[in-house]
Amino acid sequence: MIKQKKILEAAARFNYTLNPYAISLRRKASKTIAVILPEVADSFFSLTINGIQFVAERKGYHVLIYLSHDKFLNEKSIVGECGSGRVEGVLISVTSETTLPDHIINLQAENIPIVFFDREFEGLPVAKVLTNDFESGYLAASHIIMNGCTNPVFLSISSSLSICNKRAEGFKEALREKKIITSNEPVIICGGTNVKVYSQIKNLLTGKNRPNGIVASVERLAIIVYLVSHEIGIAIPNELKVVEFSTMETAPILNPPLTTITQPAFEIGKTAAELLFKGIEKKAYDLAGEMVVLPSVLIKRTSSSAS
Amino acid sequence: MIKQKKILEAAARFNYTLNPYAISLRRKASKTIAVILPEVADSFFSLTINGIQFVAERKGYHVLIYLSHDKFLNEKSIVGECGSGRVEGVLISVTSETTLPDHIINLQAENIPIVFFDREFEGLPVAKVLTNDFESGYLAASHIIMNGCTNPVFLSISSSLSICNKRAEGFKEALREKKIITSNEPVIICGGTNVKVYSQIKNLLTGKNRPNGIVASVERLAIIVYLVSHEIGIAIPNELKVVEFSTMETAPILNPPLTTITQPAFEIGKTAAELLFKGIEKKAYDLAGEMVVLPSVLIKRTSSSAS
DNA sequence: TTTATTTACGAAGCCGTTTTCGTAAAAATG
DNA sequence: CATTTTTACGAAAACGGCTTCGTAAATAAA
Repeated sequence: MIKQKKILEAAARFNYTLNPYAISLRRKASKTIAVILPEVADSFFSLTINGIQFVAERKGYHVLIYLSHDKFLNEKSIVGECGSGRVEGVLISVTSETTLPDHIINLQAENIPIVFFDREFEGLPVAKVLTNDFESGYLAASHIIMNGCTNPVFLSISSSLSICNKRAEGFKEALREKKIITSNEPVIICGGTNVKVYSQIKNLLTGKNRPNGIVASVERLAIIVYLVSHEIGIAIPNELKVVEFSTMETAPILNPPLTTITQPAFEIGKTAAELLFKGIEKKAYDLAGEMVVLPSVLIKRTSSSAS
Repeated sequence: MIKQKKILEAAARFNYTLNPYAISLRRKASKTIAVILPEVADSFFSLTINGIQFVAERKGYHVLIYLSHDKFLNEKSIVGECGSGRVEGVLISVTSETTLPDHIINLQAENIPIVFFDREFEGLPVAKVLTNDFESGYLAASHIIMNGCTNPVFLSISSSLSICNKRAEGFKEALREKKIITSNEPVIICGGTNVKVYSQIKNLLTGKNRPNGIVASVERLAIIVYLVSHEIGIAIPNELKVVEFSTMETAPILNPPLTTITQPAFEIGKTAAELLFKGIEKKAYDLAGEMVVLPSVLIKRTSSSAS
């Protein structure tokens, strides 16, 4: 330990750094995790990345970010890339198209820890960090019903996405409980591009069975609902009450201020990462059974107030 | 090529994949780039990430994302991590505290390609992809002055950040040209946390030399300006005209709709990444002189309209 | 058929570090 | 002073692939 010290000093002087890949190869540890998510230009996901980075930095880990663009095939090939020791753990929010779990199972077979955050694939022995989707859907519906909404609708983006389904279930439960009969199918799937969704929502709001309340399940939908309402001159909240699952910072300064079910996005990311590191650090620790539910909060603003 | 084929088939059957770090070590190529930026929970930066990912995917490269949280020391240590072959190229948007370029120079000395996007460090022989900051600042100021603003102010976040300074210079140039004398220092630095900036802006808007026009240089500031205005009851645009450098999707549905200087965020990321790959692929190609300027556009909305 | 050319592939070295091993030197013990 | 224990460190193997290199086999040309 005498010569070594000198060498290290000299190394520092020349600001020489070890080759990370030689280390990864020898140690079989890459000090890297992967985050796979549908998109990043979304306030919810960007906040979860913040939470993940917060933990990863502290642990001295590097973070690879992959975007699935909400396409299953992308997700599948990305998950494939995460094997063979490239990363020590994977945080994933699945696409709205993901109905087969094989890629996840294969990755787990390689013994690499996985944690779902927000969007899970149900029925798999994988750790997950979620929010209270059912209750939130229930709460959103109850809230607008209590404020006078008689004909609400729930906007989903996929019939296979766990969060949307749970939120929709909660929504429907509230309708049953309040004995509300809607003139439309109460849950509408708004798939496809923004342009498509735009015309779909425009049709909905100009049709004869026009709803007078909307609960939108993801951020993207809310913006479109507002744009359409502004365009065709629907008065929110008088003609249409709107509640939105969203973490947008601009919610309070929208016209009108938007009532949101705000998910604890940063905490979801942070908690998911912490869970992942438990799995990475203790070989014995079994992530499979872990599930953390972080509650969302209803923030009442003008868009849903009583007429 | 007979036996090899069979082996590859067998490998595929067991879905065996090569160890990426062994390959990186031997080939001295990691197929990985790094993106360093102040924050990700910001629509501009998240869109640039989209643009970068778009190119990286196509090239089969992996993307490491690092957040500097707008702190110089973080940036410095992150840049340090990028040496020694960990990544083949670095895309960076510097912090508002970055006044020393040594870390960048050291990285360049290791011969790894670097491209600045949006926030550059001026005076370095490093490739850069920017927007037309000076012209945009000029345009924003001219626009509100023409609409009747007599006492505008420019909100910056740092006296050392190139984009803010150029935007501010353009702003001041317009003031000179229109012979506008402001009652305050025309450029105000809004540093620190959101809470601090909030009270600073509140003081500004309740003080006796209250401006009747604001050009905000980054997204974060605009939201705060709106929040303060709503709180203290300042009427936009009648009492205060607002123009904002922003890519927020919600700009048209704010109260009132927000006039923006919208940067081509996705294209900036995409172009920066393409430039980086030119540097990565052709050893001969010299990035040093490269500079691409992608123009922003002024999108006029209610927040700046004539009183 | 013989010679030249191409193709296939096993063997060995190499990438840059960690880890193990063995020995030499130093320190501690009897 | 001799012996045991500790410490230091050089040498070599290993991590898991890629990359020569050389030779054997197959093919083409003469």
